[in-house]
Amino acid sequence: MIERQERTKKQLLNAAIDLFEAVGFQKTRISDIVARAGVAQGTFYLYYRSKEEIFLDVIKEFTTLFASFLEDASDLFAGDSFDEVRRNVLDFNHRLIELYTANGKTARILFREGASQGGPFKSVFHGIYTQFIEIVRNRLEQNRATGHVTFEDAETEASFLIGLFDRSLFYFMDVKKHVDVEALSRRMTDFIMGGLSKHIPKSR
Amino acid sequence: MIERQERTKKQLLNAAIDLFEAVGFQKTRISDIVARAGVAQGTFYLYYRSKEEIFLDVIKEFTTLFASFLEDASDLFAGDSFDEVRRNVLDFNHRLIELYTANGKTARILFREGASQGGPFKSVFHGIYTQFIEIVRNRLEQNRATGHVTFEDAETEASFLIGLFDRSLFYFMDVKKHVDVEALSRRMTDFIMGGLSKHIPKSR
DNA sequence: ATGAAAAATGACTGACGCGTCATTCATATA
DNA sequence: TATATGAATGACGCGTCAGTCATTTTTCAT
Repeated sequence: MIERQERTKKQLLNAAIDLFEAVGFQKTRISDIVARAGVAQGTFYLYYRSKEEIFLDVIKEFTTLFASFLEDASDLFAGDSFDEVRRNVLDFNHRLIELYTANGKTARILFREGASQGGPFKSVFHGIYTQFIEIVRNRLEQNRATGHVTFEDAETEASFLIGLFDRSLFYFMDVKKHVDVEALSRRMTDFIMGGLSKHIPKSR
Repeated sequence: MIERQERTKKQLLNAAIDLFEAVGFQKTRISDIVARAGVAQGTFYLYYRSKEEIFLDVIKEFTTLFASFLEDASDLFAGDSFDEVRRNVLDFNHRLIELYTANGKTARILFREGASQGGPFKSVFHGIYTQFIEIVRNRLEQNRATGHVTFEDAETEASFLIGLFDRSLFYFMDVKKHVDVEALSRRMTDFIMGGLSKHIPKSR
């Protein structure tokens, strides 16, 4: 019965997601996963060889989506006018926030565990992190000539941006328990385009 | 001999700092700490009751310094002119970066472990994190009337700022292995005051 | 020099959690 | 109803590591 296998595997995966998110990778025991999935200890090993392996399965979907999101970001900072540049930044922010919120648990698992030192996912996290920096840096440099954005060294500004995205999203998801996608993407855009200055026109 | 005790305790503490920073709290075993400190297993328990206890000792100095730094930040965003506001922001950034770099290892330990889910320090981290947000939010609101900074809701902008500080500092400390305090504080200030816009005058 | 107090030692213990495997159970097919 | 298949079970073995404690070493006052 192939459907039974699929059901069991999904139960294990969902249990792992819940537990990794709630108590973290390190503290989650295989015995916790199987207990929550409602299967026996041995059953786990019919589907995964280790905790590391189920972790990689947990984050696989999100990392794939994230990678293709980055590949889609060719318009970031592009535009013939300040307004067009801003619209593209807004669009980027909006899609990024939607991606995060639509995958809240796995996004949190990946970024939380990736930042810390213990896990087996250090390299996975590092990979997508540097990919992000690289894309932002690249888009900044590509569009420097338009004169609508200015910066000294794109890598530094890219690190500012990723920090801004990352921490503020988790602040709203973790502390506020709710993200208003429209409002947050608009205000991120305003901040990126003009900082705290009142001299730059705001969106809308 | 009181000095011998002090020396032993310092050896344990330094070993713990090195190991927490290099491999993380979870992966560090007490046996590793005592091996690196050059003392026996039992000696550890003469000074600390658990790994949690030595961790709290490791981060104590930095958290104390951080708390008093925040209490000193009364000038943040204050000023009668755009330039004065900017100078105060620059000063804040400069001091913050110096604090981080002067306490590189413990700062990294605290922020890395604090963000992840496993540790016993979740509450310590959460405490200083919310304190930071609160100070920035408060300073923004206090100085809204000057008209030199503008924002919708100070808490959101505060979360942008802490993200910007946090991730970019660790990017330079971890990836670049070096932080140019002058340059980074100046560019952070530029970004905070004017984003990527070319319309806002830059520092210096 | 001496011995009592303090400090350090490291072998030992027990708990815990991963992964295995001999066995049971459910379902499909004859 | 009987048989075959393979999914699921859960007790157990084994390694790891935190924490203990009887013993040894060091310190220092007399």
